[in-house]
Amino acid sequence: MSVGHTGITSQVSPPAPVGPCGEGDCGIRDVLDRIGDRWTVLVLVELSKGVRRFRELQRAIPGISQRMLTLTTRRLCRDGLVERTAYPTIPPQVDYRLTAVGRSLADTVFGLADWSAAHKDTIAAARQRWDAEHPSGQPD
Amino acid sequence: MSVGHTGITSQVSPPAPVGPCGEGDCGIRDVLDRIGDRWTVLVLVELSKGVRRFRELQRAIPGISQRMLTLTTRRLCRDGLVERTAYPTIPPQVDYRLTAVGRSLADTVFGLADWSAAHKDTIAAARQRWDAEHPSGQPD
DNA sequence: CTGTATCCCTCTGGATACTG
DNA sequence: CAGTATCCAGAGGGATACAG
Repeated sequence: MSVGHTGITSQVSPPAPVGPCGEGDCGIRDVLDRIGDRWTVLVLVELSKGVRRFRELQRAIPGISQRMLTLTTRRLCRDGLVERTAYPTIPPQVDYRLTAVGRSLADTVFGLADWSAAHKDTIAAARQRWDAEHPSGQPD
Repeated sequence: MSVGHTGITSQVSPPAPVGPCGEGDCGIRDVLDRIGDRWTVLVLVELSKGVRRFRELQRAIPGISQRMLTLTTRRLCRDGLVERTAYPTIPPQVDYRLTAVGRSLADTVFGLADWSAAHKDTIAAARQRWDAEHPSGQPD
């Protein structure tokens, strides 16, 4: 074989000593499918402060619509992360509280919050630098 | 005041002893906006195993399209989580590797993976139970 | 108060084709 | 190989009205 390329392409991909989890995905996508949406973590965080009623949650989480709060709490209930208690009063009253599993998830999520707090400045700086060096428009 | 309700509604919302972070959101949404999409964590996980070329990443992450891999890696670069090295060879070669900050994020994300592994069965069970008790259709 | 039901719009991301 | 450009479908989620 003669020229045309540098030979670098003949390297395949040798090292690859796998990370903490054996292969590709681990179960990370599972968690993210559960908390990656716009509202779930906010509900989790609010409920980590104590029992909340429907309306209290809505007031505590500024932009959330009635519809999304209903959907979000229901999904959390379905997964056993939140417990719902309805009192047959008039007007009706419904309490939401974290289950043990839900609390453990909330704690894990706070790990992300810690990371965010620790690195948000660094990231903001990197982003500014990148944007300055790439005036060619939008990042997407 | 006479009847009409049970009096329960007069309770406002007394306790609320705030969680780990002072108020509402913390920076959790920041992180989730960064990793909550379909592909970012998968790229992070793959890169946590070592340096990877564009094509290697694509092969390692089954469903990802060329377009999404480009967008995902670029966003990671922009935030300083991934470093891109391009060699002006023919055909071109580009390496991606985690920065120190990127590695710390990957580590944090693995915390989610641990949680997922520890609770996936419990959650699957809760979900099955809920679906059995609510035959009325879809959860959304 | 606690939901449910509709409508509708945006944004993400997949498929495909093309360039250097 | 690495990346860009275009088109397009579907999910997520907001606004609103209605119900128990």
